[in-house]
Amino acid sequence: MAVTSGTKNRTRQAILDAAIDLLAENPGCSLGDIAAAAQVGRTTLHRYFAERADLLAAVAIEGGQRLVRAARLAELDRGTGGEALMRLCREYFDLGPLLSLIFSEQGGECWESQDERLLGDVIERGHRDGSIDGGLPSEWILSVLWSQMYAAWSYLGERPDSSRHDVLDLLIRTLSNSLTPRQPAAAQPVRNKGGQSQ
Amino acid sequence: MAVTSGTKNRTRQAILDAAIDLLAENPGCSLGDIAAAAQVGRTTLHRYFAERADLLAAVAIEGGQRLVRAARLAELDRGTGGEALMRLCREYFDLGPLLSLIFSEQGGECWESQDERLLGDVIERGHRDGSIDGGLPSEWILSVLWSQMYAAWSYLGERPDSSRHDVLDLLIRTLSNSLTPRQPAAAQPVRNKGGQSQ
DNA sequence: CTGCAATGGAACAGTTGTGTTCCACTACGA
DNA sequence: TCGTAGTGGAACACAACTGTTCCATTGCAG
Repeated sequence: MAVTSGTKNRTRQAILDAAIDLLAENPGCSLGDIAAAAQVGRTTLHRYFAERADLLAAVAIEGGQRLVRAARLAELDRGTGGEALMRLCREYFDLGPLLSLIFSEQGGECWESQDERLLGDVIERGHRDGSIDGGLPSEWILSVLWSQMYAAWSYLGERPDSSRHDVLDLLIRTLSNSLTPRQPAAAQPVRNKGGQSQ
Repeated sequence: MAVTSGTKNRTRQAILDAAIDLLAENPGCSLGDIAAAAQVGRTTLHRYFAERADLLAAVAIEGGQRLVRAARLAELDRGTGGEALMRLCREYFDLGPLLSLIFSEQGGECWESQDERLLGDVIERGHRDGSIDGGLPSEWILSVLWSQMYAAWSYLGERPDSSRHDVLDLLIRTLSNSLTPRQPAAAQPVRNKGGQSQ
């Protein structure tokens, strides 16, 4: 099944992309706006997603898939927990407007289910290997992570002159500062790979 | 002027409070909802604020005043820039739902005008006295600040069992970690008052 | 060319929020 | 007791969005 024509797939994807873009900056935007942004008639949109709720559900699924893909790219198994988390941030940051969407409906349980557990494991690993401050509970770290990524994304959006790369650097720098234990206490066998690039 | 009866003032304030609460969790909520939350008839609400825009404007002004009050309580002149910033965070955190409101409309220029400049000065002071990482531009720090405070507030809201005090501690800890320069590099004539409290 | 898949537009009814008007009710001071 | 300030409720017209139906169109495959 699901062997719809190439045209249909393209139209569906265009609608989803537009929906993510518009819903990100205004969760209450009208279906007419989304259809227009997708360069598609409102009728066509309704043909693919009968009700608004159907579109939202599809967006949630699409978003979830992108999250999973990003997590895979981040190779969370490699290195310390802290390093893995920073790699994940880089990947997540590329999700762009989806960040706003996820962040604004953070209580929406849609995304969390799978990724929340995955991230929890990474953070716990970081706690054990000393790359993440043990005094910060994992849930709190998740909050910080998402809010910072959202902040970085909107920071970038408000400053067309600043480069994606520079903002990403600021994000990573600030985040790793937040999460790395302050004083090199006693426990870690702190090794070669320092936190900051360049 | 402005010597309206005590009743009127109380009603007006109840509406504003309810508006801040509801708009914080849903910027698109209806006037009927706000009126109900304020335990006031919709007619009465319209009597105080003819149009929705009028209510929003009043909320913005009220919010601005609370921000200014909080900034005054923080005694921004005292101590290093970093210390002053952390004190301000404590005060801002008490603003509660207003945080969500400000954060969600961050591009809304209403609040920024005065406070943005004030905070900019404090951060610059922190840059000079070495209590704030000079590699982080002031605008970026503002983004981080607001997003973290918002995250902390919603973190608290989602966990009725966690105490306001504990969350505030997490916030301060994470934030000061973010902003304090990492290695005592070489440049600063690092003075007596070290960055980390406790 | 014919036929079908995909689309866009127009029109419609239904819902929800808005802003307004009008009237009735309550409390309180003169 | 009366008058007034403050209020609440009902009703209305209006606007926007939604979901649906119907029909005309484009474009491509056979």
